[in-house]
Amino acid sequence: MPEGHSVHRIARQFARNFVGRPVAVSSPQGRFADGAAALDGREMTGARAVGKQMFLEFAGQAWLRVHLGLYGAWDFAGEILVDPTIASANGRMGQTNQRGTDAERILDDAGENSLASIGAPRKARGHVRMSEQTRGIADAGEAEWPPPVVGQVRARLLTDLTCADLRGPTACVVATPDEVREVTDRLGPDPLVGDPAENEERFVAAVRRRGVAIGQLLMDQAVVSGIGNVYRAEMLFRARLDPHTPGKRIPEELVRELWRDWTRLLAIGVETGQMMTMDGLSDAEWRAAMASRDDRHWVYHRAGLPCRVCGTEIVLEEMQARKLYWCPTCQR
DNA sequence: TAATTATGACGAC
DNA sequence: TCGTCCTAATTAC
Repeated sequence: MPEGHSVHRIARQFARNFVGRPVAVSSPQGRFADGAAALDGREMTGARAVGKQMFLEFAGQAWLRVHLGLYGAWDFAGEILVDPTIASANGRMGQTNQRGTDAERILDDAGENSLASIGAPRKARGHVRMSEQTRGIADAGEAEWPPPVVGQVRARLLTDLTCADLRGPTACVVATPDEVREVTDRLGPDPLVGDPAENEERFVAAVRRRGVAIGQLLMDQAVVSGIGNVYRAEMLFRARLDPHTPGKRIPEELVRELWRDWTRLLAIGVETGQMMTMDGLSDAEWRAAMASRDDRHWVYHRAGLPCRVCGTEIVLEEMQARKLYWCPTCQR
């Protein structure tokens, strides 16, 4: 499950590979048959993300709204032109990829939030072939086209060159412009959408108005868009903040710091495709963190293990029916 | 082979 | 606070 960074990456892949082209839309599984028929053959004219929601715009004032939920994912196949802003999946921020060809990298990445499969952790399906604009051809053989449907594919979007399969979404619906506005109006600020200063003020006001625990507020998509269970736990640790602290009791400057931290983490997530939340790592530590989910976080998924800072056992508790991990010594 | 798990959100009570 | 929905990988047996 994809938190906000994945959804932005997906939107950029659509912008790069689908926008400006007519798209064949189908629902191999059948559960999106009506919507697919309504969009089939239209040109895609825009692609954008707000928090965990993605909106694909089609000619004729029609939108496709997709929310991946807990285990949705997009699989891309065929030719994939890589958006340069999300291309450094194995490199440090701002650095270029050091090992292998781009094509190899894409295949190596398959199974994580790679360029070929974005969303829930799963192996990429189909054959991924990079375009000539990149350096390699991963699959020189004659892959079947369009790719065979495997599993439960709710929606398939197909251009002459690129295929995108959607499975397991919590929402996949055709929407009018008004309906798109209704959805976005209910969403809290996203650091990658709109005016930065205005966004920060909205977040600060929303948090400091409420007596609800900050651990709940960060997961509330009306307060801030795109944060999920992993980023929540990690951000609270990075701020050394007790998850139970009521929003209105947090000093304003600390709330602002939370917002700036989300801005920072989201940028890293969009660029690398991974929820890297640990700072100040050596090159060796960074490589280990990128390679293993277990080495990537301060507290998430570390119940019972010693805190990386103080050694106290990381606590696991349920908050709003979600698992919350935190260090009772560092976060107070 | 079955149970468990997951980065989410909604609606009923 | 619960139950519910969506799918597939991983883990347990």
